[in-house]
Amino acid sequence: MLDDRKLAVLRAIVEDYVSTNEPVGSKALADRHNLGVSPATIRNDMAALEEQGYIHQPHTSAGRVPTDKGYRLFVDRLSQVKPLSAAERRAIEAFLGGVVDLDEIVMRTVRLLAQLTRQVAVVQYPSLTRSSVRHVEIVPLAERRVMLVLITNTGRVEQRVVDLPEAVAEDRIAHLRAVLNACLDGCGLSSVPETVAEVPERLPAKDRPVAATILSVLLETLVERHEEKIVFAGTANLAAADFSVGLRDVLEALEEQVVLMRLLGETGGLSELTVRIGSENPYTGLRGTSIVAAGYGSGDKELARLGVLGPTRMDYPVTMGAVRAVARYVGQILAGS
Amino acid sequence: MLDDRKLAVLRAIVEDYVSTNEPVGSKALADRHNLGVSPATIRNDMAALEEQGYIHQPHTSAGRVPTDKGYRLFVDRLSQVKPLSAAERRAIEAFLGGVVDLDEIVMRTVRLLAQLTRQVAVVQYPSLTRSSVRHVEIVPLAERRVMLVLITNTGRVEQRVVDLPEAVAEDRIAHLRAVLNACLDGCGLSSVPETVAEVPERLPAKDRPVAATILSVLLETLVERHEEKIVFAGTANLAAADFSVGLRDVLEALEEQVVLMRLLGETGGLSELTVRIGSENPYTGLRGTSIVAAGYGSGDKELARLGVLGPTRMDYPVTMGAVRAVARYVGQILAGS
DNA sequence: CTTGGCACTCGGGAACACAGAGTGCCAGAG
DNA sequence: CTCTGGCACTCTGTGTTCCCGAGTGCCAAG
Repeated sequence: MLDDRKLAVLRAIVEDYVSTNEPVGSKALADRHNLGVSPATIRNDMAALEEQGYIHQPHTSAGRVPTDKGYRLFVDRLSQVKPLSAAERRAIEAFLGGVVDLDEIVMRTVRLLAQLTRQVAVVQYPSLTRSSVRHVEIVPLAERRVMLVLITNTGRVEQRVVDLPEAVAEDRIAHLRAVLNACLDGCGLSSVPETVAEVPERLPAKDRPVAATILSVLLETLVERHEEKIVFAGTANLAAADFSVGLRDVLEALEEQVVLMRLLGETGGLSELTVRIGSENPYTGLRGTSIVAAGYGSGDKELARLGVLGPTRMDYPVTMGAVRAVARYVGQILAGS
Repeated sequence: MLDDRKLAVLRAIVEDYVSTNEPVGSKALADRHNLGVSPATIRNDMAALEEQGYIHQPHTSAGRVPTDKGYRLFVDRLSQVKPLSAAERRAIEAFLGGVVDLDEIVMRTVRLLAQLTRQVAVVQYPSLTRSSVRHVEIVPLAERRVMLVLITNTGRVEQRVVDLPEAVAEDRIAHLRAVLNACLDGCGLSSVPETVAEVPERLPAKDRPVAATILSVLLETLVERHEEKIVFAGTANLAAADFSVGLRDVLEALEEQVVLMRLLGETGGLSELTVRIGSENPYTGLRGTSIVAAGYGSGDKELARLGVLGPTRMDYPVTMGAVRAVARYVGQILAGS
């Protein structure tokens, strides 16, 4: 049905269209790629490709443009992820080297990715639920008020102010803190609820109400923050890529955390690339845009995802290379810190 | 030079132009505002206004458009800040009520402001340097590694991992923590450097190297974070307001923290409105945009600033009202929490 | 199956005309 | 001295027409 030459033609169309942003005609193809056949032949192939929905012509007597289905085939079978250049690699290291706190890592990563791909970059904060407890701290603020601080192995810090049902002396707090840390240290966040259940048993009876209050806030923190935080950067690149229409819609979508979450997609394997092309996309306002995303994490656990969003007409091999490289690098950094 | 009627004409021009986005002519003015004079008279006044640079005509035989200077006069002398409607007030309370952590307050505030004004909102995190220490925590992570956590009275939390020069037992850490808190509690962040100097004296000699390491990191944190964090939202509104040109430039500017900082401007009085119109603006890419900003804070100290950015052609009275109201409300929330 | 030839289609730019909005100026009336 | 109506003039934006060229589909021959 689709012999090798037709595939070659499709590949050529995608490449040319991506680089010129103009519908590509049979003549131009024959000139720029040496396919060894005449324009007429190419026209026949194009007719076949259009027949099957891989390409499409905006109007009679214009060149052809790849459809979403065409890009899909291109990504799946006609292209290879392009590794980064040495210079780009160095840029990544320079950009992410020597960062200390999580906020900064995420911030820099998102900018780096935007700059590297010249598109809009999206990075999800390392998930709370998939990481583990490094430390729990209880800080007395007033007689009946403490601040609960939760530190995860990814360096994320969550804090909450807790009003206590009664005044509690510092040493009782200290004991509570010790017990809590003994139980929770290294515990995966998803298993905190069960683990925490055994805490009261280890406490004197009089401390249990206070503990209960604190624990409920702790659990609440975990649940609430399940909706993860996401940041993006590089919206200026949107304006540059003369976006056909709907720039407005795209900007709106970007400000909806929920939409962004869904965009980054379900977790695949670690560092495995997910590509969503145009209409494959769950969100209506984002037809005309593609998303390339990957999970990142330390060790073998996927902590969160990151990716870029750009016009369907994007350079997939390069973009995919950049996303994958950044995802891996961030993973290393998180593991190392 | 500018009699009352001319001012009235200018006001009318600004109002009409803001609401229609089309150059306004003498006829339309005479119709829509009852100025009690004929179009011909208005034309004479307009000629005078143009002579003095308050308005300008895009081409012969088009209506007039206010210049930056015209808007400036309008803001300074011809308009009053418009208070929010009851519904808007309720919206603010609903939106900001019952928030717990600082991140969330800022996040919601920026969205609220964007929604209220239909423009791009910009909010600076409460400044570290202008707030004070509520608590310092030192959390042992490993034998020679601790996490330093700084909690401010605005609820902001900063953390840093510190590698120690030697292994230190928990009780020594505890003592250090106690001393540190005793010295710093309630201390304004700007005076931390001096205050911290006396800490070593209160420690046994053998703890001093460790303390020095920790303190230097603490000070570093304060300095580094002097460059404040800023967030924005509502970029979709930019696309809606059919921005003459340079949407790209605007988006770029928004992603430059430094530029944003300068935009929000130097601190005026608390809740005092700063308005920068078009070319009054320090940044080249932002000609054609105006900024309305205000400081916010708890009590009488200004902690940070917030504001909105939109086309020069904006509804100043309404925008100013919204910014001021939000600034006040956020101030209250910070004070109350 | 490939190729060259050919007639056909259609979008986009250039040239042009035109209506409408708005102006400036002037002379006359309060 | 100020206001007003009248009038001629100047533009822009829009709609129309026209034409060029790129690109196609189809066909008949190699």
